[in-house]
Amino acid sequence: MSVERYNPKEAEPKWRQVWDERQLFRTDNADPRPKYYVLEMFPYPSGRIHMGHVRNYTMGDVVARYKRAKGFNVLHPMGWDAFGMPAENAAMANNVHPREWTYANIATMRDQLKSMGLSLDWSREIATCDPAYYRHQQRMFIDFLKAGLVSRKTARVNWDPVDHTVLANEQVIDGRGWRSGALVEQRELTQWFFTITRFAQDLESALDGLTRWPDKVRIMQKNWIGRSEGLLVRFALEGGDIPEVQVYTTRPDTLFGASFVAIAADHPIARKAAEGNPDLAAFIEDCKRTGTAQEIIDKAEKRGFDTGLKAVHPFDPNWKLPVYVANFVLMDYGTGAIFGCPAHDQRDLDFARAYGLPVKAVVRPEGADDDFAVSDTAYDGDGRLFNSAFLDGFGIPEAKEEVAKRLESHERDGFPVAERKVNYRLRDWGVSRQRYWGCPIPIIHCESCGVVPVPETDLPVTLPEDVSFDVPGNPLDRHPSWKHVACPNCGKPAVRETDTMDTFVDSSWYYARFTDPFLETEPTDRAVIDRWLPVDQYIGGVEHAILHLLYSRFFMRAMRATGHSGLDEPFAGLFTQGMVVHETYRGADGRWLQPSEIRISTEGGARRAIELANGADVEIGSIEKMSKSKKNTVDPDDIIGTFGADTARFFMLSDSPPERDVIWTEDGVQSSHRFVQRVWRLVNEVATITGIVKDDEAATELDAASLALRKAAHRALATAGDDIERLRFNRAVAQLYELTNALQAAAVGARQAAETGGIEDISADMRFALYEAATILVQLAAPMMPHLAEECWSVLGYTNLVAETPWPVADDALLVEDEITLPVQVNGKRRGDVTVARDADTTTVEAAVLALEAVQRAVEGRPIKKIIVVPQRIVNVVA
RNA sequence: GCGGACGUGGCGAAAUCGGUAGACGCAGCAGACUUAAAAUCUGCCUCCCGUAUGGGAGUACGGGUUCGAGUCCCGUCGUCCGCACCA
Repeated sequence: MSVERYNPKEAEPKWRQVWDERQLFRTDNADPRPKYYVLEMFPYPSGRIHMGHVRNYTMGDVVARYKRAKGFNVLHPMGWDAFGMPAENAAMANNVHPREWTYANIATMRDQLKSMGLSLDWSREIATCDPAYYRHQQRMFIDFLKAGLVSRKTARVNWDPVDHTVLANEQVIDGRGWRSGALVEQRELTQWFFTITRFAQDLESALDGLTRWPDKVRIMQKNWIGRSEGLLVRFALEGGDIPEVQVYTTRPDTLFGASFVAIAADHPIARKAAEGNPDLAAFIEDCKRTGTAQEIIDKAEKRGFDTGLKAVHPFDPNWKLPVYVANFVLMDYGTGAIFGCPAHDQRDLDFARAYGLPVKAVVRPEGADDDFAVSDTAYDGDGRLFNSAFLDGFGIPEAKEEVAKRLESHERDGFPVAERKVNYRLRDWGVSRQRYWGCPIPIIHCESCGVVPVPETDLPVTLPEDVSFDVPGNPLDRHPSWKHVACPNCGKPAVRETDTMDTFVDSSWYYARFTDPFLETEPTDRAVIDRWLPVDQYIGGVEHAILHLLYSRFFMRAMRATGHSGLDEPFAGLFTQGMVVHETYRGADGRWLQPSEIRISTEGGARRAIELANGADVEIGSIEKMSKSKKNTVDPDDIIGTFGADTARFFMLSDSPPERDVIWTEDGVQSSHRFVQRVWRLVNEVATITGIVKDDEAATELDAASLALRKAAHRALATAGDDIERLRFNRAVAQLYELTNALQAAAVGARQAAETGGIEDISADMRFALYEAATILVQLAAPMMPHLAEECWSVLGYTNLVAETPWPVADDALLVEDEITLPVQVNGKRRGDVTVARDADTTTVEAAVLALEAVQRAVEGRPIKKIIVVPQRIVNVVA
């Protein structure tokens, strides 16, 4: 008997249509069952999906299908992060409107995603570039503004003078714009900011409660927020008309090691001091020109310029410190001024050595003597204070406390000399972008009324269609009519804000909108959002560990503050999946070659590649992230077209743990496809042998072989369920293989036994066990290979869909063995094993162990010191 | 520089309460079926000695704790990731 090969090209569209017709994945907000919200990071519509998407969405879909089978009301939506630069770049390059380009890409990618058989509720699809979406974003912007969560201030930005646009730090490469190649300038621009710093403390503290987030991500966020506890100290100034400078320090204990004060180049005192000092002014200009590019900062020498001002030491009016303008002091952290303690800070030490300033150690490690000094490495370790007057002998924390206490209670001009201050590295989130393809900032600038929010009834502020991209700059700004409006307040002519929002804003609340995307009047329905959120399982790339996730956490809090949500945290569970990587190939002339352009053979154990076009040798290079530039990409369409979606999905789950990179290989895909075909053959074989077996045909006393198969099936069921629950898909896959191996062996055995008398000779026991095991196999496979599972399900005679069938329950009685085999060690080396009853007592086990010939041999007649019996685990004989 | 993760067969990996190292898969080898090939099925597959029963070594390296260590502790080396003049 033989069965035709499984044909995914026929079967897959068929089942997708059935799911569609029955609206199986449509989610009802009124469904009373416990909710489960699983979400994968939505894609940017770049044109086509890539293997990274396939991996990401497959993982989410396994969870969604599994939870659905477990009886949850599952929300599993999809949308498009549809605003952004690439659409404008395409517009410039191909003279196509960003909207057309974007929606064409969405259409293509939607079809591609649908061909994967994802169990998504497509009725909730949203695109962030749709006014139906961004009108709510504009509404919230205004609400945030009224709640004091939005501010407008000047900030220094990277300005590309050719493209007329602001660049993010990562878009500045070697001091030049990534697109134009022009030298980037630092410009002061008035920008809109979300005051994320308002929540800095809460964003940090709440990380501890995100127990289902990877530690790695929590640590990264914590470092990004960068909380530090320190002291603001006022130093009186002499030698000019500026009375004092305030510095921020986290090491007030080292105050007696101070040897200078340094201020940032754009510090107001520096500007003031430069007024009568052209050399200083020139130095300051020079500092500002130094790029923000990482490399430049890394290599920059510590440089400074003595202002001539003297700072008075807070504990000694006779001790005067020189005040420098220094290139390594940042204006936007702390107060933009520091006191330098060279002995205990490497930067200060480098600076002191360059300018011949004193280096006085005031903290020494435990046990060091009075000569303790620092040469070219600052000492920032633990220790005790010395050379420090009243602090001598103090530990660092006590010294900090003592300094704070003294300076706090000491007043000058009616104010305390110092004040405790918690500082954060986190900055407010600048959201202004001088671009067209983004959400318009709903603000009108009026000469009389100032900044006026667009009235709610006038929302959305939509983008004009008639724009051109043939000249650099923001099309909104140069549009002939769009920005000119009457002031909503006084009716006089006014202009719209022409900046649009950072696209990170769009993606900071899409997960919230998914809970009720049909609601037109409000961004969210409180009754609905508060029930669906937080997202139970969020899955995406680790590259969003900081910005996207932090912005989303901010947004939830801001939405709560403005009544749009009742929660603080958007994502209860987070999983960051690894990348899809692939070998690289290069021809003799160094050209990158696509996997499809070469053939690999194995000769004498060594792999060798040749170029198909000319038979020339090809160098097999390192394994790297799939990228167009290295041509090591594989198109999901090709794979799905050749092998079907189930094969692609299954391969994405196999082998590598999901958080790690997975190497795409042709052999691996073949292997997955073989498994698809094997399951198909096996299920058909079993169906032929057993026919439909009803549950109540279960025998109470099974023969040994049938019982063993049942046990294997239920063990696989219990383990694989647990694996999926914990997102350990590679282990769940292994369970599937094991069950398939066991079922196949049993089926082959049964058929051989029956060969003499015919299929009807197979015992009822075995028929039952085979049918049950096949049923479980199909159900376990269903979340991973949903189309194949439906096809197999109907072969087994079920008339419903496996996608709407509850997850099977493992029979606990089948998970325990009556007899267990314990490994036996002698002095820690394994010498054999012993099989005993599961509940055998220690004495029985010991006797059985000592009777073993292998144990006797290994003991070699030595006296037995003790026997360690670890129940259910191991026995160790110590001799 | 700071912070974090990780080093297991030819390869991807299992073994996460300290208890049989290498489940499962890939590649490879041998065999069955076939005129032949593909597909499929069966067996072998960490290394060394041995025909074999068996023995020895083995989880980056060096120490330690323990009856017992891939797992815990100390040190070294290596790889990867994040942050980076944040006072």
